[in-house]
Amino acid sequence: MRTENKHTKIIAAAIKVFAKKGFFNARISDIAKEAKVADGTIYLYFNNKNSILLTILEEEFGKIVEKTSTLIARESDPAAMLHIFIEQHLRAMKKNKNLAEVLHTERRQAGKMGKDFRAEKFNEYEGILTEIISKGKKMEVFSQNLNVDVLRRIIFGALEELSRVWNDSLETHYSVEELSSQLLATVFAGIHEPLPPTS
Amino acid sequence: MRTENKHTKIIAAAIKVFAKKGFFNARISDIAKEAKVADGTIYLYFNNKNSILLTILEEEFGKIVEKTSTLIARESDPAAMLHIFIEQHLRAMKKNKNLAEVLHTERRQAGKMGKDFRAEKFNEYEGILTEIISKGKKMEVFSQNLNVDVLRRIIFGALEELSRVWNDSLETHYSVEELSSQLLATVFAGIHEPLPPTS
Amino acid sequence: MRTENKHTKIIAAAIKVFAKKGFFNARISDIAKEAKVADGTIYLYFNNKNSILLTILEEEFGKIVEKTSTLIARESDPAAMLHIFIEQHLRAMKKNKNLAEVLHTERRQAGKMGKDFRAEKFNEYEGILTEIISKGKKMEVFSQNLNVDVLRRIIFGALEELSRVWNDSLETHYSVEELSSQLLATVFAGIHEPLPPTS
Amino acid sequence: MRTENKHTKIIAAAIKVFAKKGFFNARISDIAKEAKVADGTIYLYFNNKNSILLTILEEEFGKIVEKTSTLIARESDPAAMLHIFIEQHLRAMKKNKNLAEVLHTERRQAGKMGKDFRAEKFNEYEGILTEIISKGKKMEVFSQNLNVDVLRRIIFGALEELSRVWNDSLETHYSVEELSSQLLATVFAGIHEPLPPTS
DNA sequence: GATGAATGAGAGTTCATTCAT
DNA sequence: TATGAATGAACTCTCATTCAT
Repeated sequence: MRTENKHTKIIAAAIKVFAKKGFFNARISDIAKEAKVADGTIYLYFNNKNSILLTILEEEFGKIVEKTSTLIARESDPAAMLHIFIEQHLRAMKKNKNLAEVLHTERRQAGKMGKDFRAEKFNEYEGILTEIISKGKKMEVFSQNLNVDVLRRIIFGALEELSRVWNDSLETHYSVEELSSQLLATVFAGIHEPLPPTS
Repeated sequence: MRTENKHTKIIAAAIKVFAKKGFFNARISDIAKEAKVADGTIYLYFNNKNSILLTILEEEFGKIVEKTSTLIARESDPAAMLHIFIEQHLRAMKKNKNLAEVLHTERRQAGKMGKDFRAEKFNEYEGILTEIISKGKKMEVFSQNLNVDVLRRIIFGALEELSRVWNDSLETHYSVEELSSQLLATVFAGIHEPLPPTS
Repeated sequence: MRTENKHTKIIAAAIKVFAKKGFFNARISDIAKEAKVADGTIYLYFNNKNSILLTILEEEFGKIVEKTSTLIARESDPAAMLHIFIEQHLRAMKKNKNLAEVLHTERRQAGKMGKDFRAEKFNEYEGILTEIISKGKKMEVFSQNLNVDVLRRIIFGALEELSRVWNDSLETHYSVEELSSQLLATVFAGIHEPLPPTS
Repeated sequence: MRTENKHTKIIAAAIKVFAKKGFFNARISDIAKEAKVADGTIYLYFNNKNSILLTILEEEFGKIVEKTSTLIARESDPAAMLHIFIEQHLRAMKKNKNLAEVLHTERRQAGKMGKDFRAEKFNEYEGILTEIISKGKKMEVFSQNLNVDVLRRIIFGALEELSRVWNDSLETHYSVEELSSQLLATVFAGIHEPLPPTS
C-alpha cells in the first residue's frame, strides 16, 4: 500500500507537471518535488522519464476505455453509442484538465519518443470509435458515402480541440452537455439553417 | 541573394527535422547538417532555436493566410468561403507534409516555450475561420443554435487531424478533394443516412 | 559535512586554477579536475563561473577583514594600525599566494563582469585603510597635507604590487617583515638618505 | 598612408574597447565596428587578438619610454629623475585614460596569455625606474637601507593605483601635479606630521 | 525501500579566424 | 586591399540517471 501510494502520487504529480510545462520542459526533479518524494525514488517505480508518460497514457486511457466500453456495450444503436463516446470523452477531459493537456500534447510527440514507446490503450480507444462508425455504416444508420477512417479523424480531431476549452488559461465555461450536443448536432444534422418547413 | 538562400535553406531543413524528430528532440546540428551549413551559421540568421520554430510558424502561416484571404475575399457566400478555407488548408498541408506535422505538434507546445513566443499569424489564421462562421450565422445561412467558438474548434480540430493522413508513416492516399468533401458533407449535411425520399 | 567539504574543495581548486590561468582562461572542467569532482557538481554549489570568483573574493576577504579589524580595534595609534594593516595584508597574501594573484588580477576585471557582480567585502576592506588614514590625520599624527583618498591608493597600490613577489614564477624570497618594514620606512620616513647629524 | 591609417585606427579602437570591456570580453567585431573596418581587415594588420594587445602595450609604452628616457637623460639628480618619471607616467595615463585601464588590467593577464606574449617595452620601462633608484642609492641620495626591487614595486604599484582616478566611472578630478606631488611627498618625506621646528 | 548528492554526456551558443568575392 | 558571411572548435551549463548511505 505504501508502494501503491507512491506510484499514484508520482503519476498524479507527473500529470500536473507535464500539463503545465510540457513533457520536454518538465524536469524529473519537478515531478519529485510535486510528489514530495526524492528524485531517486521515481526510479524505483519507473524506468525512465519516457515511461512515466507512457504509463500515464496507458493507465488513464485504460480507465476511459473501460468505462466507455462498458457503457457502449449496453447500446445497440450506433447513434447512441457515438453520443456516449463523445460525452464520456469530454467528461473525462473536463474532470482531469491536466490530463487532457498531456494526452493531446504528447500524443503527437509519442511517435518521436523512441522505439520502446507504444501506447496500446490509446490504439484500443481509437478502435472503439472506429467500431462505432463501422457498425453505423453496416447498419445503414450512417451514410454509406462516409469513409470510416476519415470520419473517425473528424470526430477525434474535433474532440481533441474541444477538450482544450477547459484549460486554465481560457476563460470559457462550457458544460460537457453543451459541447457534446453541439458536436452531435453538427455531425448529425449539419450546420445549415434548418430549411423552412414545407407547407 | 546568398543571404536569402541560407535563410530559406535553414527554414526548409528545420521543417524537415522538426517534423521528423519534434522540436525538442531536434538538435541544432541536425538542422545544420540537413541545411548543409555549419552550426554557427544558423545563428547568423536566427537568434536561437525557439526563433527558428517561431519563424516557421509565422512565415509559412503568413503565406497560407494571404492566399486564403485573397480567395475568400472574392466570395460572398459563407458556405463557399468555408469550402475554400477547408480546401486551402488541406491543400497547403498536403503540399508540405512536414510543415503540417510541425504546425500541429508545436502549436500545443507554443504556450510552454517562453515569454517571447508569439505566433501572430496563427491567431490571424484562426480569425479567418471565426469570421466565416460569424458571417454565416449573421446571414442566417448557418444555424443560429451554433456557438461560433465551438464550431471553429470542431472544424479546426477536424482539419488538424485530417491533415495528418499524409504523414510518411501512414499509407493512406487520400486526395484533398476527398477529405475536403467528406468534411463538408459531414458538417453541412450531417452523417445520417439520407432519409428515403418522401413519395 | 560532505557538503562543506565540496564547497571548500572547489573554492581551493578554483583559487589555484584562477591564479595559474586567470579567470577567463580557466575552464570549469579545469576546476572540476583540480577539485576531483565532476563538472556538474560545481553547479550544485555555485550558480555559475562568475559566482565562484565572487565567492572567493567575498569569503577570503571576509577572513582578512575580520582578522585585521580585530587586531586594529585594540590599537589607538594610527601609525600602529597602519603597521598592522600592512603586515596582515602581506601575511595573508604570502600565506595564500594563489589568492593574491586572483585578487589582484581579477579586482580590475570585476567591474566588467556583469551587473550582478559586487564584492562587498572588498569595499569593506578598503574602508579599513581609509579609516586609519582619516584617523591619523584627525589626530594630527599624519600630515594635514595628505589627501586621504590619494594616500589610500598609494598604500594599496604598493601593497598590491609587493604581494606579487611570492608568485611561483619569481625567485625572490622576501619575508613579510622585510617588505612590511620597507614600505613603512618609505611612507613614514621617506626614501631620503638620513641627513647627516647636524653637529 | 592608407595602411598606416588603418593600423592606427584599429589600435585606437582596440584601446577603447579593451578599456571598456576588458580584453577577454572584447570581441574582434567590437573593435572592427569601433574602427569602422570589416572584421577580416583586422587580420590584415594583426595576427590575432593577442597580438593587438601586445602591439598596444609595445607601441604605447614605446612612446612613453622614449619620452621619459629623453627627459631623464638631461638630469643627473636621481630625485629629479624620479620626479620626472612619476609625472610623466601620470601625465601619459591621464592623457589616455583608456590606455591606463588597458595597461594595468592586462599587465597581470600577460603571463597567462600564451607563450608568444612578451611585452619588451614594458620591461624596458620598468628598467628605467630601477635604474633611477639604483643610481640614487649609489650616489647616496637615497637610503642604503632600501631594497631597489622593493622600492620599484612600491612606486610602481602606487602609480598604477593612482592612475585609475581618471577612469570615467570615478568622479574625482585630480590634476597630475597634485597626485605627483602627493606621491613624491610621501616617499620622500614620509607621511608624518612635520615635527615642530626645534627652537 | 528511500534518499539526494554526484555524475557526465550532451545540448545550445559564441566568436576568433578564414577565405571567396 | 578590403569585405563580411561562413566556419567549427570549444565553451558553459543542464538534467536524466545512478548509487552509496
